[in-house]
Amino acid sequence: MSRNSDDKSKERRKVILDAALKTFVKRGYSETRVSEIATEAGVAEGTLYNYFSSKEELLLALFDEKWGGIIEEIKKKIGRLDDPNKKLKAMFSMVVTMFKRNRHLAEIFLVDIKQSSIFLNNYPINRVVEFLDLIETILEEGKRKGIYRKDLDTRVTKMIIFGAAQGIILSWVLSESSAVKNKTFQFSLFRAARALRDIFKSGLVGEKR
Amino acid sequence: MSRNSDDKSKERRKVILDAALKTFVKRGYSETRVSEIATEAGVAEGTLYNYFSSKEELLLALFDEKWGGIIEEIKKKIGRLDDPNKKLKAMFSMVVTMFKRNRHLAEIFLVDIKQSSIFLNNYPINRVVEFLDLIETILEEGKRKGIYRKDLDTRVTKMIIFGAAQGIILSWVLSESSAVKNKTFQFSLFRAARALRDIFKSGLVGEKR
Amino acid sequence: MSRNSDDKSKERRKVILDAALKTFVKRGYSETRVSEIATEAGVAEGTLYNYFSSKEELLLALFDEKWGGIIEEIKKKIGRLDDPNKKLKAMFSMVVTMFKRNRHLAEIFLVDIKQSSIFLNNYPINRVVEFLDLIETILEEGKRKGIYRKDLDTRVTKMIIFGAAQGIILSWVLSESSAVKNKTFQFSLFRAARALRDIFKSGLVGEKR
Amino acid sequence: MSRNSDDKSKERRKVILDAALKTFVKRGYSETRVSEIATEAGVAEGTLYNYFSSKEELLLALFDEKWGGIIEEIKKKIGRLDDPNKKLKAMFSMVVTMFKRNRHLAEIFLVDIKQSSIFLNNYPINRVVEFLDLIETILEEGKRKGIYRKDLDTRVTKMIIFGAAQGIILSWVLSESSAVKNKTFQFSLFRAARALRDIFKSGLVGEKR
DNA sequence: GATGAATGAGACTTCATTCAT
DNA sequence: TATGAATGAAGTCTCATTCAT
Repeated sequence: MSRNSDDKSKERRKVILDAALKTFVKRGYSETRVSEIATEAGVAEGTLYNYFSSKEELLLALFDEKWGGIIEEIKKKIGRLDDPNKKLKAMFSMVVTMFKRNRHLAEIFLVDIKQSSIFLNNYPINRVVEFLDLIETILEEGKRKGIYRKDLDTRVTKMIIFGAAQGIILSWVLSESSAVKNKTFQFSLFRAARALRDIFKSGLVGEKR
Repeated sequence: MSRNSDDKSKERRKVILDAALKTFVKRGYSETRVSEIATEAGVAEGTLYNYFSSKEELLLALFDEKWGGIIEEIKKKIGRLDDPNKKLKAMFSMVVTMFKRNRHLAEIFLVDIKQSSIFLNNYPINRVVEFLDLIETILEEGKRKGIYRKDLDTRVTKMIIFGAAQGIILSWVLSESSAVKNKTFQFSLFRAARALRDIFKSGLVGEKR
Repeated sequence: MSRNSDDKSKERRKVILDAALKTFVKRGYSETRVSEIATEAGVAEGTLYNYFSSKEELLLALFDEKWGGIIEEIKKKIGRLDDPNKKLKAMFSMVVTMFKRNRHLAEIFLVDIKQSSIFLNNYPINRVVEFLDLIETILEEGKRKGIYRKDLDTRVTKMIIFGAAQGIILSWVLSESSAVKNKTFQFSLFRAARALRDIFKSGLVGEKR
Repeated sequence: MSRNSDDKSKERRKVILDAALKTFVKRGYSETRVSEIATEAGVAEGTLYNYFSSKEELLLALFDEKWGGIIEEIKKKIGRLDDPNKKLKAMFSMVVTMFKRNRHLAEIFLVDIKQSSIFLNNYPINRVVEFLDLIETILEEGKRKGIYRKDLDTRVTKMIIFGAAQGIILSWVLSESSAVKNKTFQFSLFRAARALRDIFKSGLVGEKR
């Protein structure tokens, strides 16, 4: 009995969280109405408040639970690798795979950072920062091992890599919403990831040799 | 008289637009109160409505006038150049210079794109798209001229470049807001731009030769 | 079986009523949440509605049952007395004794009248009015018997007596809540009742003779 | 200009405050809807919030401004008197006069104390306490001057007097609301005050000598 | 009967916009 | 044209009541 009701409660919580994710991303946090989330989740407005004490708490829970999970998985995976290049590749590969599984997550990846100049300062726990730190750690390791240039500015580079990745995600997201106009252009997230890797490996120039 | 009042009117309009830019960036569009803009501009709330018909129109005007100007300047400048590499360099150089001159513009560069998944679809006139198109055009030209790899995916790459640039801007913006903690880390926008150029030229790897 | 379940049912009803009394008094009717009453009573929220059809009905039941009992007892007691002075004295004595036994009742005595200007008009059955009538009856009797002044305005005087009694109760209630500050001041309800009697007997003036 | 708009603003504030007084008293604080106050004041709901930051602040302002004024006036008046009896009389006389001028004030006199067991503890500034202290001071003075009995318990007596006065006010308030039923009974506040004085002077007993 | 999660009407409050001065 | 108080629609959240288990 307890088992069942607990399951149901967890299920509801998840349904609401997913609905919030979807709606926040669609309209942005401020423009999202609590009633929209409720409708999307198929519950009454009041029900939301049995699970989350406020609209804001819903947002914070999203970051914690969705992002947090990803970061943990990534950390676990790259802990088993040695080569920084492979680490970076694995990291992006995982992010891409996850995003393919959950479209909305991809979008909040943008929405999250978008608020960054405001958000980063206000919320102590910020998953994006964790993510950035992860990249920097790998870059530092690469420098130590002599794989990356000694003069590589890791602080700046982590932002470049992060931003570039974001650019890809955005590209992918937009490719669907503006699909009507660009019917011929089939965006492949994996192809895009490969492009990113190539650029960071050897730049834009032609002669690969 | 007409001359004077016209000048005054234009001046007012500009003051209000600047105040809006400043406040939208500080708080985000939704969190910005019209009263804040009015206070910042040093006029009464009602006065705003003599110049702009709504809060939203204020936002649209901002994009048109502020961003538009930059794009025009960039187009003019790179029209006089031949080498795609130099074009890209010039483009970033101009953006960086402009951002150094106007901090808020840098921030809206982030804030703008942040809303992208929503905005891009809703507003026909979007300056960010123009900017992206500009990058793509240069990349295509580079491919045609045999300077860039034949297999370069320009659609994806423009987003990578754009995102990477955004990463740098974000880095810069954050370096000031969190300056207290990182006193030792002096962020140089120009140094960062060089890092970006290097990476896009030859990647992360050590052997420059 | 019927016997047992009836007993249990009555017991539950009483438990809920007591919980309601306690909470209404502590927070006031409007500020009391049905969930608080349920918790205090140790039952589920829904259970309340098996015994009372609404929160309001709970309040009305309280007045009827708690107050009603007191009034009945008082009537019985003073029915056996002759002297109006002794009747008044007995009445106060009983009220005081009851209040000492049930603190919450004392408080609702205040809370009740507080709502009076609203309640008195809205609810036909009002126990306070009964109480006031009882006092007036005694005063009238005193006048008839020549014990009280012929010009005594019984309508006004009943309110004075009632109000004065209320003042004492309030004093007592407050003496405990502000006990920290006035450690030295030990409020005795019985001493206070005597003070009231003295004043109504001969006023404030010094010469008792 | 400033003069006029200031006047208008003050006027509005007063209108709202009066409407709040009227409605709080009629329904009680918790049961009063902000919309009712607005309607009563003849303004839009939002307008209230240009003058008071919340419903609660409206209540606190009422106590401060309405009660505060009365207490000050009373203090000034009785400061010019010597005889404690005359002081008490003057005090009641003033209260009665004021109440006759402002019916709602009379009612809040009840509403105020009604909440006492709850309110007194929560709000540091409480005008009722000031009023009670004033009575106690006079009683103490009377004892010192040998006018009142040496064994008079001033702490208790102040509550008795206060309560009795309240009883009269309540009586008066009720006499109008239940006027339909008691057409013949014409309540005179002044006659009632005299009754109160008589009782406190010499009690209920018949032989005035 | 008992439970407590779900419900949704309605409360307080905010704030873009209007309009009398 | 400039002002800023007034407006009221719409938002978030509360909580008495219902109802499936």
